Amino acid sequence: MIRAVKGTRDILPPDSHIWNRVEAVARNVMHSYNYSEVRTPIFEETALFARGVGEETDIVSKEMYTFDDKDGSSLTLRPENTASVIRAYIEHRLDQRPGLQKLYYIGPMFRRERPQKGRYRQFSQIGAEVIGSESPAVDAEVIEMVVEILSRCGLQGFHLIVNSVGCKECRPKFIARLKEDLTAKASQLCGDCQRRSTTNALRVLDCKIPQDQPVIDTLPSILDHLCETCAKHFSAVRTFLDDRGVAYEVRPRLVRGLDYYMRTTFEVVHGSLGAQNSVLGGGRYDGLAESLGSRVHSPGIGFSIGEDRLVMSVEEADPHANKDSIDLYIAPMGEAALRHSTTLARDLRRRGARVELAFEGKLKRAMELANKLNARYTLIVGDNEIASGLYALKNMASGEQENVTRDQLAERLYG
RNA sequence: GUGGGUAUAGCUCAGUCGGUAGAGCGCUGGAUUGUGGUUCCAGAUGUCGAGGGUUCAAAUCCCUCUACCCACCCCA
Repeated sequence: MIRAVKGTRDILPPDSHIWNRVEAVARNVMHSYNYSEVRTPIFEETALFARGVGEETDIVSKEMYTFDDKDGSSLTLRPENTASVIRAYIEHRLDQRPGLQKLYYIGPMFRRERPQKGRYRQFSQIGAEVIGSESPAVDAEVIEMVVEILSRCGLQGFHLIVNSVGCKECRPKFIARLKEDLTAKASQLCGDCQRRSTTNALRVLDCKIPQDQPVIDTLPSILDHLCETCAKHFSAVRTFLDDRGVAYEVRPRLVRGLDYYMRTTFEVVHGSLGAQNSVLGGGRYDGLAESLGSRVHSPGIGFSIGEDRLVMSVEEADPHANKDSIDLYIAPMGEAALRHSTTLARDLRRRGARVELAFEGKLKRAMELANKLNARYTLIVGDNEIASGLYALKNMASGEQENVTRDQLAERLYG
């Protein structure tokens, strides 16, 4: 048997309905904030991600699906979409268009990791980018919007965390300072942290081992080491979030893994997700466009929601969210009735009803199926009905049946 | 890449001391030739993950492999 490859999966009905609903909510909310959809290719030149995401990140150094094209060029299945969106922004000179560029995307990303709960090799992200402003007011609006998407999906009990990771000026100074501290204290930390002390000092701050916390608490906080510009920016972001009534926690230890993040970073966690408890992550990336070759300064901020994880959480919040139903099940009795019913079904469908037509089988069988398909009504069409013009319409919930004309039928369905 | 767990019907799982395969749900048919849900009756579906070994006999014991799940790392 050929199976879906490791880390990929089929989204079947009725689960696919939740996916559709989540996507519809996201599109609606983003539309109301005046975002427009951008669709970039699933694969790009490998160099785009190497330069955009960062050579030293785990994503680039060990998780990319990279292959050689027949002409020898190196291509990569996108592991994330911000670099692609910025590439498109530069390539098509979107900086020349009026106003901010507010773009969103929904689609699959690819990372070759060991799969586990909430982590797949092909996974879907719902993301958005605002390019063309450094204003902290933009940061606040982006964060407000993403929280709105989660709320409108019916998600409850999620937790927003924000931080500032500084800029090219203040972050390296902070990391140097942190490493200094760590060389003295590393021996008191867990094995992982001792290793991180040299390879990825910031991650030590994010360690979850309880025994390490007392030591970690003594380490310096990046928020105390921001340069003046970054500190002012972060303070303004917080003020704007407060104005908007968005609840958040400032967590100086929040570390994001992608190289391009600077200043504002944020994350939303949810308890239902297992070890991968992050349902979305985002942040500001003011230097990214230039590092990808833009001749104009194009600061930006964006986020991406892990759609698989969001769906998982939404399902948990409302296990019946994926229940499907149809408006009308038509059960024709015999050949003439079937022919009569096909045009009837077509007319009802044209007016928007969700209609299923039984092509064969006995009436009893049709009634059973109507019930299993969760039909609101079943319509029985036989010789009597065709002759009289009165159809037998059964309300499946109440069990009541009445004889109706075509117009009355439409009234029941649409009224 | 490293650990741990699991693998028996479409799904969720039981299967004792090694004795040749079970339940619930679902599916199909019937009780009811034009009426679903509840009920009753009947039925179908298994490479017991794969391969090898021990044995008169293996779902069960041993070895190897594979797949999936969870976790580490890291991230959405």
